[in-house]
Amino acid sequence: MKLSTRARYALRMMVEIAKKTDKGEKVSLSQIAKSSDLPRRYLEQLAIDLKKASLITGISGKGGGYILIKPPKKIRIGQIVEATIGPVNIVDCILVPETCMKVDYCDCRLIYKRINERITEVLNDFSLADLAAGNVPNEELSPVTQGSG
Amino acid sequence: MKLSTRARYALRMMVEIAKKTDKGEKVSLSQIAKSSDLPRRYLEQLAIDLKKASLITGISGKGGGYILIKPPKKIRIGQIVEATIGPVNIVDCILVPETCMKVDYCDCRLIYKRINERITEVLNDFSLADLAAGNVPNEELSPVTQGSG
DNA sequence: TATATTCCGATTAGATTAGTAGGAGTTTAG
DNA sequence: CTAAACTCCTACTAATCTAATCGGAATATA
Repeated sequence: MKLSTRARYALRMMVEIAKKTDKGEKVSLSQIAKSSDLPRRYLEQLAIDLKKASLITGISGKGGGYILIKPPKKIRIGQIVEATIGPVNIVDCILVPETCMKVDYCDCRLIYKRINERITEVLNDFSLADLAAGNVPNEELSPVTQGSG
Repeated sequence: MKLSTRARYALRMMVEIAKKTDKGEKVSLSQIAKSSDLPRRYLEQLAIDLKKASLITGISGKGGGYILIKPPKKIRIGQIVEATIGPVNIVDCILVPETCMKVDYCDCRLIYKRINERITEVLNDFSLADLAAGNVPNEELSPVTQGSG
């Protein structure tokens, strides 16, 4: 039940790109790797996935780097996560019911489904803008769908 | 972001034990292994953990098996999960903030925390009785804390 | 033309999870 | 009183998945 480094590094990276893009600048992976102390070659893989998901665009060549492809308000946290580690499914029987036959087509499935929905909710409720601006409330101060804008 | 087989098998197992206990019977791991098509030797490990967590008790010897140690209404799904895979923490920086220093003491942390809370909520909102009786509502029909009784 | 970058696939290393194995101790049934 | 069917416990192995590295082509700049 761990969120992989892929997803975490990607979020972190996206926050940095968002902040730079906001200032009209681009940012290279070397810079991100340095400032966040993460392996650059690993970030490269993630950047490619984020690019494929049309969240960022890369500018090659010396002085190049990445910028956001659309405003951070339009990017859900969930899109970043999905781009790097695929859709949220804590057990296979949620997306692929056939895998249930053996052990999970059972009373338990609804619990799994519910957990999956709750995770997805959080991921959809916040945007990259919220994240970069620290707009994620700490506790239960919001009922549901605190959202971004 | 997968729920391990340990947790899933344990839940399944507990449902079976709950149903038997309800009828005043006990159930052996061989029986569960057969009916659920799961490896018996693996279930043994889980049974020991569930025992340590004071959820079940084992009766040794021929004709032995397991029974619940307390009524299923008093057993939260979360207790079963925690007994087998430990406390819910999708990233280490939630339970051990020191691990944040490198990459996660950041805006992202609150998202992780929130997800963690949502998962924990679901796990605490339902009891083994709910699970065994199929009392877990399928959709958003309940606001929050639908609970058990 | 040297340099800093994105871009892509392949490979390796490490960690975690899943499952097996051996065997001691316990209780029951024949 | 012995064989069988259990629980109980530790250790080990196998398989899978995650994290990270590597080589190198293509691209753009200074």
